[in-house]
Amino acid sequence: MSTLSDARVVRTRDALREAMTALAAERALDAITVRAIAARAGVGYATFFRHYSDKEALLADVAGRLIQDFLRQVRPLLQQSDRRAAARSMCAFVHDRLPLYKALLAGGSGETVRAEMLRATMDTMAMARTRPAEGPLDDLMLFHLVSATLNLLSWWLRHLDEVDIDTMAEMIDRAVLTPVSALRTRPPEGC
Amino acid sequence: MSTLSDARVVRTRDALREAMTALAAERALDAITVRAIAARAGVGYATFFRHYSDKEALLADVAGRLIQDFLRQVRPLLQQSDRRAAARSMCAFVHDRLPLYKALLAGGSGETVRAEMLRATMDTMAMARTRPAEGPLDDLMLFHLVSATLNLLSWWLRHLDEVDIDTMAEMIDRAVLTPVSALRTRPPEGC
Amino acid sequence: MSTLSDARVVRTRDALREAMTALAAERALDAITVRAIAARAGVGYATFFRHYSDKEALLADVAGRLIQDFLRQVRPLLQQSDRRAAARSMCAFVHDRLPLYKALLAGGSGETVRAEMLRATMDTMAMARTRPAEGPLDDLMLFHLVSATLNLLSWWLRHLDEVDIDTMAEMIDRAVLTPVSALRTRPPEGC
Amino acid sequence: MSTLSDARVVRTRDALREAMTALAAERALDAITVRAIAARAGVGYATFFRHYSDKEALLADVAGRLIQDFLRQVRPLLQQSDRRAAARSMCAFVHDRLPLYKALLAGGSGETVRAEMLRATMDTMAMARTRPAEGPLDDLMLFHLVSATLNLLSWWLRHLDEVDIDTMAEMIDRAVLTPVSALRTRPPEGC
DNA sequence: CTCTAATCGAGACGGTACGTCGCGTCTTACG
DNA sequence: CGTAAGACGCGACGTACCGTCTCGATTAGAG
Repeated sequence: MSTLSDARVVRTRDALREAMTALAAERALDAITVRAIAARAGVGYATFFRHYSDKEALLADVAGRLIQDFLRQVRPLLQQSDRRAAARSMCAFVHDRLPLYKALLAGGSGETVRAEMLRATMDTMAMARTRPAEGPLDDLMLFHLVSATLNLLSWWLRHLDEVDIDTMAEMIDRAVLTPVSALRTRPPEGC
Repeated sequence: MSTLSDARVVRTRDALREAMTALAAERALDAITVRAIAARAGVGYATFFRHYSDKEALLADVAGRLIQDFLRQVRPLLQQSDRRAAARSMCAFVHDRLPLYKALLAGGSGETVRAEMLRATMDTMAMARTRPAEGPLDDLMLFHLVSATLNLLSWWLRHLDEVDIDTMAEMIDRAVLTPVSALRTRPPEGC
Repeated sequence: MSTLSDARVVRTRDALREAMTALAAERALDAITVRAIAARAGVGYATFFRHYSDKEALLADVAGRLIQDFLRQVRPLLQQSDRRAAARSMCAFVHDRLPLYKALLAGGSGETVRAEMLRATMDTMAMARTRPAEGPLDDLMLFHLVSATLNLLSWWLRHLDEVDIDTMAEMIDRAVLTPVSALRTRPPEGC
Repeated sequence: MSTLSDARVVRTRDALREAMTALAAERALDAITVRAIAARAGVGYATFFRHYSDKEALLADVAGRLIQDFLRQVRPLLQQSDRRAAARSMCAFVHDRLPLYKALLAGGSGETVRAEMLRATMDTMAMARTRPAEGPLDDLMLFHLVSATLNLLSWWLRHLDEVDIDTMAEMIDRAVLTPVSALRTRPPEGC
């Protein structure tokens, strides 16, 4: 832990995270070399490995911070009954952090980050359920809710100049949140 | 053209495609080596490159055939008004070709195939539109329609023993098709 | 073995051996990098490892060939009773292959080659003994005979312009061969 | 100068020298890492460099002390006419400091130390010559005298339990000292 | 017996070489 | 004489060690 308070360590890790964010916006994860990250961060090649075992680990760190931040914000919204307002808040939250989210969700490595975000968000929401899952359909709906929402957000991040926040929130609400809510109230009899 | 009718060429390409399908079910595309493909296909290493420029090209070929087949089936369904029946037909179609779809959509390389499938399907459906796109929201809804449907299908392929065809079709209908249809009828005023 | 007859393999290995010989003449083995060897041989870096596991292995190969050649020549000389002639023949043999011997015995990596040559020559001569070793002194004398001879030869290779073959042969005879012979005839009583 | 009397400095250097001696007994110099030396000495890594510029410098220091000590003892012996007694004294001297000499001359890094010892001893003896060198053969004989003696000593240090001091002294006398002396009295006419 | 400056440990850092692996090209030996 | 086998150049990987450096925390010895 002395290591975490060392100014050099902090500086290096920040530089690496920032470099990764920049590169992730440009290209897919496997087109990003550790050498490129180190160069971009202005850091020695071997130094990279003193902080992260992989570029995957670095991206996981970067994405993890994003996701934690996101979940802290989004989780309370889910409990509230006004879905439209929840969608609006979420969009606004993302909009306030545009550069970061654009880089990580809509950039070249978005696929990877989105997958991790899907996993983490599903975990969080599964644990936040008021009642335990009653069957596979609960899982399916949760999966659909989260993945569709994330997909819509990523799409939006790639088309920011075409759709404004309110429209986007309405779309998310009407295309995902409300239908899922309806399904939850009156699930199919099968299964 | 002599090349395409040459029995050896046909045999080799079939073997390569099958090997790729098998490997794609097991791991992500960048964890698949050309050597592994060639070995699995029982073909010389250099021979691979006489038929495909990369492993990406091979996967594109494999996925392309799947997608063409899929689109040929699914496209007519979209015009019909009975969405539930359309969803049912689509699920049945996939269910009839389980091994292939499980490998390519739900396997380790599913991400890659899904992305390509999303792109191709969106192209096809955009061209099949009765009226031209009237704004970014049409694109957004198309994107949501296709990506959410594919996501639900992939989820299903990973949970086949938990959810039957009819339930799945109902879910797709109620979670995606019908909401999108409603949105199309009464789009948001914004934008 | 198909690999050994492949023209490319032969060419590459020859180039590597020659590069190693050249570099061994210039500097000590641990100041020689595999990269330098590969560059000098006009060969890709990774290619080196397709033929030798180490630079040590390469030097061992190079030295091994030299030593085998040397022993084939020198071994018969040892049986003969005319020590002066034997020394003369040995010096002449080395003199006929000056560039190679100078590089490997008197060059920067001479230490390494000499050690290997000492080992191999002692093994050969131990097996060629007319009677088995009768005690540690036999080993000691053999060690002295071989190491002193090799040392004198290496010295000579570094001072070729100062001492001619005949003088050198006389020195080896009078400083090493004859004294050892005398010791063998009348060993110390101790031990 | 304050630096040399500082108790910590003295302690650290002693520890480093001892660590180097111990490691030199075990493996070759280039298999010894500075980190290993520091760890063995119970000293911080960077501290090493505050006292020696490299591991070579440390070994040079360690070996230098050994050599100075050795030469102080051996040099007077060379003047005396009783060669057997001189050899006996030298062996006894080494035998009295067995652990140190075994580590440095017969250990894994013996090669390096021997080379330095050869150089230093030759220098000393060249300067101690009663008459100046009269030709290359004087150099050659000096080289042979010193290197062969050192080689025999190293051999002995690896076979201490097989050969006693007196026998060893006799061997050195009869195999090296006396033949060289004879050569000096009646050199070859050549050259 | 304190104060102050040097020395210490710990270890991060930029480099560089290592040996491995996969790519895509190009040569070769064999059937 | 065409094709499979596989050698090759390339370049990224992750590891190890080098020698420099920046930290605080002792700690010795001068005042």
